[in-house]
Amino acid sequence: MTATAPRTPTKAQLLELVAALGTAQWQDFAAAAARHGLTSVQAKLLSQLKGPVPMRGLATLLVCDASNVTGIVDRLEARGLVRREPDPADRRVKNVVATDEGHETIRRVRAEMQATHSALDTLDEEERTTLYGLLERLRPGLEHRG
Amino acid sequence: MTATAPRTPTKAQLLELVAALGTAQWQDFAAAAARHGLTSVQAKLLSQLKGPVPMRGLATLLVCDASNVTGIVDRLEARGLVRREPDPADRRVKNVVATDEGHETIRRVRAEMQATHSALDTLDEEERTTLYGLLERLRPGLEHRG
DNA sequence: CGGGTTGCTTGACGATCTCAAGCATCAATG
DNA sequence: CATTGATGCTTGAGATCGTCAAGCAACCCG
Repeated sequence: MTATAPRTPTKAQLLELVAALGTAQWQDFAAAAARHGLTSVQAKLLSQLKGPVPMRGLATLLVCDASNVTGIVDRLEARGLVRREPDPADRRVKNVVATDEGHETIRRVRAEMQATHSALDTLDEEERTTLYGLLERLRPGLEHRG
Repeated sequence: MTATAPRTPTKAQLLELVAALGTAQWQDFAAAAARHGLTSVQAKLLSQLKGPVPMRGLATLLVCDASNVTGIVDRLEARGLVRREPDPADRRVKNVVATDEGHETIRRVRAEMQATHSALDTLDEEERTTLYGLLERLRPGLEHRG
């Protein structure tokens, strides 16, 4: 009775575990962001900026109203972490781009998610591959959904 | 070249995937809660109430300030989903308990997380067991952390 | 050019969150 | 018992987040 035989978990148990890990990881992210004076939402927006993204696109990515994005970008811009650039093809559109400092900041936030990193470090290569494969299969079903 | 050979994902890829699923699942939860007129935070608090929990305990569980819990419980109590009860052993303490309606509401919210449910349905028993085992191993490292 | 749509911002309002301050109660001490 | 310090909860101020309604500019189409 030392090694617990791997019973099949109920869907409820699995759901609870996924939820618990999701929030734990979010807390880790929020804490890392806070160390750099960012709220979790600001950091999340920043993490979407691999290239220029129009305001509307950010609203879609963050699953929120466009008017909400205005304020978040305002605060990030006031700190010099992002910039609003006019879109050459459509004068209505403003593309948001991360400044060098913005990129560097979000890079550090990701690097400082210690809890998540050390958790992932407990898995060996094969386990990581297995986990990745399973999570990838879960993704399509969880993709935004209208 | 049809079946993609399972490469070992980088830690960054794995981290990104975990983050993406975490937020997707959170969106699913929030949407289900909204259908019952609850914010995600209210629903999350409600989901912690298997038994009586003091205000202070809720603040710890939600990783937030105690003063924040006051307002959230106020709103839930105004709707009759929770109740504040005096603690027999310590008159400072107020224990929060879910009413029958509260329990029923959160049960429905969980049941209505369609995206999450259908995602989990794509896994067979063995895969679920494997996933559960791996996620459980990730849990200790992600458990609250100071 | 006129009319409908789209992208962004503004303003109003509620919910969340933190911090500082305050009150009541508990626990330990003399 | 009275004092002192810690603990549990609430209140109030102030910032952020989030929605909705309204408005303006620019696009698209006929």
